[in-house]
Amino acid sequence: MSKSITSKTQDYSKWYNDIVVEADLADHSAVRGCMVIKPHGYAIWEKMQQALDKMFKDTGHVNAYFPLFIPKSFFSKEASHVEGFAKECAVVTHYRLKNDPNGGGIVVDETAKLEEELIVRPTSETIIWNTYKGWIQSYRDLPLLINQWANVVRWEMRTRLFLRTAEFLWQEGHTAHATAEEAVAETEQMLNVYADFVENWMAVPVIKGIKSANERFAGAIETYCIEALMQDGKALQCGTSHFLGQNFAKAFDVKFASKEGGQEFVWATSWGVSTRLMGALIMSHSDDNGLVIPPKLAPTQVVIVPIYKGDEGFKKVSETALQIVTKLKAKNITVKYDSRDTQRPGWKFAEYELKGIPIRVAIGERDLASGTVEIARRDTLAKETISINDIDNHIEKLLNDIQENLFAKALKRTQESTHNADSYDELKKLLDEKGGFVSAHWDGTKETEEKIKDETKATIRCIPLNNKLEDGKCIYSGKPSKQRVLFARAY
RNA sequence: CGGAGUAUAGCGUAGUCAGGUUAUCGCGCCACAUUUGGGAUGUGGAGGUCAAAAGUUCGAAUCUUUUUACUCCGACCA
Repeated sequence: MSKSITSKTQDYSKWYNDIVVEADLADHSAVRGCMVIKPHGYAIWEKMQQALDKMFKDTGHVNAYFPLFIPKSFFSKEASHVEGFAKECAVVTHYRLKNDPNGGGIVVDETAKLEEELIVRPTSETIIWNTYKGWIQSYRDLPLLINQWANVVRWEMRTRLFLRTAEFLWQEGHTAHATAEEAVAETEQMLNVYADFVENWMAVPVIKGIKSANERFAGAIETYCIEALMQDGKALQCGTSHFLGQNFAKAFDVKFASKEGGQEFVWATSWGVSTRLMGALIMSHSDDNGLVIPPKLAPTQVVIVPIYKGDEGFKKVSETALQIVTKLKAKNITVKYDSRDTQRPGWKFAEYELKGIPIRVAIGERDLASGTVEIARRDTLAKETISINDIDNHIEKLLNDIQENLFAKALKRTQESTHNADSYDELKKLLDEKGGFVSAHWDGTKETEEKIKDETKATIRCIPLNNKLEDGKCIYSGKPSKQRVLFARAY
């Protein structure tokens, strides 16, 4: 029985289990909530990685790798950080198994107990800052701009496929700076990198904002985030960038000699996105026919399906199809010619739609006679017949069109699902009837935020960065407020 | 951890209340034939410790008890 990601239009569990991931291991309690990412799903993740990695490097970052295990003592050095994560940590206590002396299977060897327990990283701030302490002595060592691609484990009470799995893949950037201004600039820069990626590669529009104190990362001074709206009207946090101040530097005693000769604590940031983005991709664009992948992230952008009768027909069609493959490859378009004779054309059409391949080309003997091919686009499911001569240019343009159309469609949906509320009743009514983002005045207190959350299940997603200031009254308490914030029910 | 539900072939299921031949049906899988422009059709075939254990009974998927797992809703979730 698979877990579901639901949308307005359908229950995605009907098909994503076949093509993207499965929760196979979920029937074993010890790996409950972990996902198996299948080749097609992983190929999409790899495309995301490549694009993000390039953006990180273009902004001066380098990759490194830190240990999976974190000694418990490291973990407890930053007070609010440990408080935030303590309840969801997997802990290694022993390092050996032995045969059960009472017969049967294998048991933990109690004599092999670790002196200090190891935490399976839920995030790597602590072990990284413990390492940075040895790497930073002078302002000449700064800034330190490092990213890590890794897996992390958070032992959530309740998991949800893609969105909150017990183990997930992500990248986490950890930077150290000489000044607060520089660290804040880095935090904002990386938020912009994320927004750029999610909007221009994933074709998912986002709202850039700042988290309320309540929703802030454990150990951060300020948490910046990007929030997107899914097809079912629920919000999804797609990425976060944290200004950590000097909290970790102080906890791990990371000081540097400044130009002026003094000893100062460094200023830090951390930022991350995860396989949750795959959930965002699915829930933003997919329809009842399956996945829809934006061309820039599609592992295969074009698939060619031959239609023929007999060996002779296959040879003739293949000859032309392979010419098209060559032309498209010359334009750096990824293309697959599916020449399998084990599946029928109709089966292939349905299969590639399920997988979200942006463009399908069908070519048969009928086309050979007329010098045409049939082209179908996944986003609109529209089909057209075009001349074979200009096919490479046509497809190149069509890929761009699809990318833009997906973003435009999602943007329109998000804008139409964003409303202002000027009273508490209006907020509740909008949440119940329309979902989406609701922009409303808030008095800035934790108490109000939590009461609204308890009563409506909606949280403050963010205080948008581009917010215009306006005087108003908090919809809950009636106290004065200077700006609206975004409320939504969220994943 | 609290509430509700579920467990039968790779997947989805009927049968359980009211015990009784060889456990139903669909998809998928295998073979052959005919097919191939939207998930083909026909014929034949393979695949099951009915979640586990104990009990009641001449006889248990079905009744009883215990256990386990999963799903949903809460709690939890920078």
